[in-house]
Amino acid sequence: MPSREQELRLTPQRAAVLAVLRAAHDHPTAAEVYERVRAVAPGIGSATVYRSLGLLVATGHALELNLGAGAAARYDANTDRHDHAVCDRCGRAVDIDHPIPSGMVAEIARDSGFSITGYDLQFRGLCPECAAPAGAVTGPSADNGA
Amino acid sequence: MPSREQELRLTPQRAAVLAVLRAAHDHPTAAEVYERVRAVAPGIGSATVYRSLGLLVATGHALELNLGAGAAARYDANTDRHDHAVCDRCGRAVDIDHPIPSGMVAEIARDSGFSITGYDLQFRGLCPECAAPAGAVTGPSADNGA
DNA sequence: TCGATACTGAGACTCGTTCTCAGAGATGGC
DNA sequence: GCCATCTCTGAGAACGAGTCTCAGTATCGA
Repeated sequence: MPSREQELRLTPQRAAVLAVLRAAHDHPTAAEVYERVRAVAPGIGSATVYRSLGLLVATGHALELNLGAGAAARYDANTDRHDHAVCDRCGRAVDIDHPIPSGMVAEIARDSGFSITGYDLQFRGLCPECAAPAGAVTGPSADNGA
Repeated sequence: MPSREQELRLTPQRAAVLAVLRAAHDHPTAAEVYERVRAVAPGIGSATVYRSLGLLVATGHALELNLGAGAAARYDANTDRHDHAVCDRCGRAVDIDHPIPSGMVAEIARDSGFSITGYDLQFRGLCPECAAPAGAVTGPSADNGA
């Protein structure tokens, strides 16, 4: 990522935020990133963490996810194009690597008139751990996700 | 929707909220719904509007959309399964009626182990009005929407 | 070295939303 | 019809997430 790095000065604080993000595989919220960064750099302020996260997202070093209305934004250092499945019960989010067919995107762009530059796709349901005791139905109904 | 209506008492305030939502085709935020409802029922409080919106969503009379992290929740009286395309510039959201193939959902459920009950799909880009002057590229790259 | 610029932490602030509480109105049993 | 109970309401306080402001500090380039 050297071509993108020139856009921001890599201060110790920003490096710490990026390191925390890269070490995390659980899509932490900004508050969680703040907590973890404080363990490494105790003097850091929340504004700095928010600013750094914003910068990392803007420069393509991280992705910002919003998993559900009202929920805090979550961050992901995996910047490759991917989607997420979010557990309705425990809130856990896992990565999904199943891009939707580009032909479908083109069709939607044509029908809506939008110049589509990307999309956010989130599957909702129960993770294997939460589904197991209740014996939830596995059949995908894909109903009413809009 | 009589089968669902029995779950909530249809007070004048709730009826006003539902009427505003049904009359709107622009996916208003809670604050916008509040403003419009006040034009009809001036004495109504914001807590009542938020409560009513929550109830309407819970009973399936409305859908809650979160179009982008940090943005206020938006509401939609069209409860049929559909997705949205959101303009990055003006924030306008339009309905998209292009469900993703159920085979793909089944495949993702199998691969991830999740019991998938639904999904949220949002396309991002520029609406025809915003794209026109700038002459934006129409080719869908579908990059990095996660 | 020095001035300009970028960055920092602290904390006040905004915004969207939820919670609390007392009062009002609806409901149901008698 | 009366009354106890329940549900709903409006007002406003409180909350969490995120942003803004500001003065101090670090870094960069000349």
